[in-house]
Amino acid sequence: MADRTFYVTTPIFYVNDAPHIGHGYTQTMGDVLTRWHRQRGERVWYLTGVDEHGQKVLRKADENGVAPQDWVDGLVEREWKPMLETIDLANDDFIRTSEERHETGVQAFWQKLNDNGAVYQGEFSGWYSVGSEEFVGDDDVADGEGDDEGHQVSKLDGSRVEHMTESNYFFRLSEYQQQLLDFYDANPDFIQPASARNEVVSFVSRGLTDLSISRSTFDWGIPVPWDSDHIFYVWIEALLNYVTAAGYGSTDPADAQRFEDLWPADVHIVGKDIVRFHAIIWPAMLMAAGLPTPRRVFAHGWILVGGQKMSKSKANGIHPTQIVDTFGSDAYRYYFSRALTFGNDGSISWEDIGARYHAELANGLGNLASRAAAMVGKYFDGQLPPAGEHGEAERAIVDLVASATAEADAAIEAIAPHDAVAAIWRIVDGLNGYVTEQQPWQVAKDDAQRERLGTILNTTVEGLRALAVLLHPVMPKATVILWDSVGGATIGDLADQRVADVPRWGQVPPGTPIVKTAALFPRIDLDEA
RNA sequence: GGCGGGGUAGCUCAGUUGGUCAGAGCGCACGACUCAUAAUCGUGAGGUCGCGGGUUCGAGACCCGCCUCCGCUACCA
Repeated sequence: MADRTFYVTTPIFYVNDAPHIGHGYTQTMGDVLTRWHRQRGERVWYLTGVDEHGQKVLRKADENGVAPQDWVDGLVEREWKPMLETIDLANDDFIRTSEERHETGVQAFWQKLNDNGAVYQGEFSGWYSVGSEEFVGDDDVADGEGDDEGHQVSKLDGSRVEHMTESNYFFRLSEYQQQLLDFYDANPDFIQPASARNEVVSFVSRGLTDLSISRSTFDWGIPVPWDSDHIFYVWIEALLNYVTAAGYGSTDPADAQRFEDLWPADVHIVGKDIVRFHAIIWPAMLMAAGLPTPRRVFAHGWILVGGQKMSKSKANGIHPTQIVDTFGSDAYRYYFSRALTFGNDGSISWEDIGARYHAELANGLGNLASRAAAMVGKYFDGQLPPAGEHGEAERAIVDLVASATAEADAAIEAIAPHDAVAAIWRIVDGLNGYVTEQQPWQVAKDDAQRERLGTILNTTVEGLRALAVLLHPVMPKATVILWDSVGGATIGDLADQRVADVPRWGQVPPGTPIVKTAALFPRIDLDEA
C-alpha cells in the first residue's frame, strides 16, 4: 500500500486541432496504468488536459473571427472533453491552461524564479513577420520567389519576414547543464525508454543555451507578473500544468496539502516528440524553484497507420470515434494496449483491429465466458456448482492465474501494458484449453461424475472471475458485464477487487447464479462497418 | 553532415550479457471435438534473421563496410 498518491499525467494537448488517434493512445495508456494501480489499492491521481495559449491558437481564432478564449472554449467542449467519454477515461482532473488556477500558479512560480535570479532580461532575435505580427521559427522561413525575390518569407502564410530583435526575459537554462547530467546519471530510469534517454543525454552534453520565456508581440497568454508588456512563452507555462493542477501556487491550505501529497509526479507520459521539454527544461525549471523533479518521464512511440479503410479517412489523423463506433471503447482500449509495444513505434490498421477483435476478444475471451455460462446453465440450472478435489489440471489453472497475475503486475510496474495484457491472456488461452481437454459435455453424460463436472465448471468460472478483475483496467465496461455474469456481486464491486487477491481461489460461493449475458464482444460484419 | 534506433516466417512483432534463439500471434493446411459468439483444441508447412566481409570452437545477437527506413540535431506547439 503506497503511503502517497500515485500521480500520472498525460501531456496537455494543444487545442489547435481536433483530437486524433495519437492523443487517444496516450490517454488510454495512462488510464490503463492508473486503473491498475487503483486496483492494487493505491491512491491514484490521473491528470490530463489541454494547452490553450500561443500563437497558433491565436491565429486560428483570428481566422475564424472569434476571440481566442471563445475559440478554445468551443473546441474543448465540442471535441476534447467528449473524447474522454468516448475512450472511457477515468481521469481525476482535467486542466485547461486558461483556467485561473493555472495562471495563478504560473505567475507565482516564475515570480519566484525571477526573485531568486534565475531569470534575466535579454535580447531575443529571430524572423519576424510584420504582416502576421509574429516571430516565425527558422524552419518556417524560406527564400522568397517572384515579387519576394531577395527577401525571406514565412512558409506559414507567405508573408515577408525580417530579422528582428526584441527585449524579453530568459531563463538561465545553460547553468543547469551539469546538474541535469548528474541527475540523469543518478536516476537512470528517469527517462524511458533508453533510446529517449540517450537522445536527451547527448543533447544536453552538447551544451544548453538560455531559454527565452516571454513574448511581447502578441497577448494570448499568461501575463508576466513583473512586466505587463510580456506574456509567457507557451511551453514554459504549459509545463507548469503538472504542478498547478496539483495545487501549486494556491493560497488555499487544502490545495497546499494536495500538492504535498501529489508532487512529484510518478510518471509523465509524453510523446517522443516532446521528451526534450519534459526531460530537460522541465526538471531544470523545478531545480531552479527548489521543487522535486518528477520520478519518470516515459516517451511512447508513433502510431503508423496502414490498411485501406484508415488511410481513406486520413486528413489530419484518425479520430478515435471511428474505431470506437465500430468496435466499442473496450476493444479500442484493448487493441492499443495489446497490439503496440508502449515506447516503440507501431503500426495499426483497420484490418488488424478487426482481426484481433474477432480472434482475441470475440473468439477468445467472449466465447469462453459464453460457453462457461451456458454449461452452468444447462447442467446446473445456472447455479455455480461446488468444486470437488482439484486434480492436476485444476492445479495448473490455479498456478497459471497466480503466475500470470504476478507477471502482469510486474509489467505494469515497468510501464509495459502490452506485456501485462499478454500475460493475462495466457489465462484466457489456458482456460479455453482446459475446458476443451476436460470435455465437461462428455462428463455430463455420466451421472456418477456429477462432482467432477462441478469441479470443471467451478474452476472455469473462478478463472473468469480472475480475468474480470485483471482486465478491468483495460476494458472497464465488458468486465463489469463479465463480473455480473460470474456472480461477482456476491463478492463485491469489481472496482474494489484487489490485484493481490486475484489468485485466491474459491471466491464465488457455490450456488451463486451464473448468468449467460449477451455476447461480450459480438462478431462484427466488417464489410458493412 | 553528426548522433541514435530499426531492417527476423505472407502480416504484426519477441528475441538481457554470443552457444536448444531460429520464436509468438494472426493467416494458411490437415485433424479432433460440439459446451460455446460457424466459436474451441491439436498438428503441420513457411524464414540463407537487409547485403558483403571479419572475430570466435560457435553470431540476428560482437567488429568493419554498404544498402534502406525512421527519429533527434532547441525556442510553431
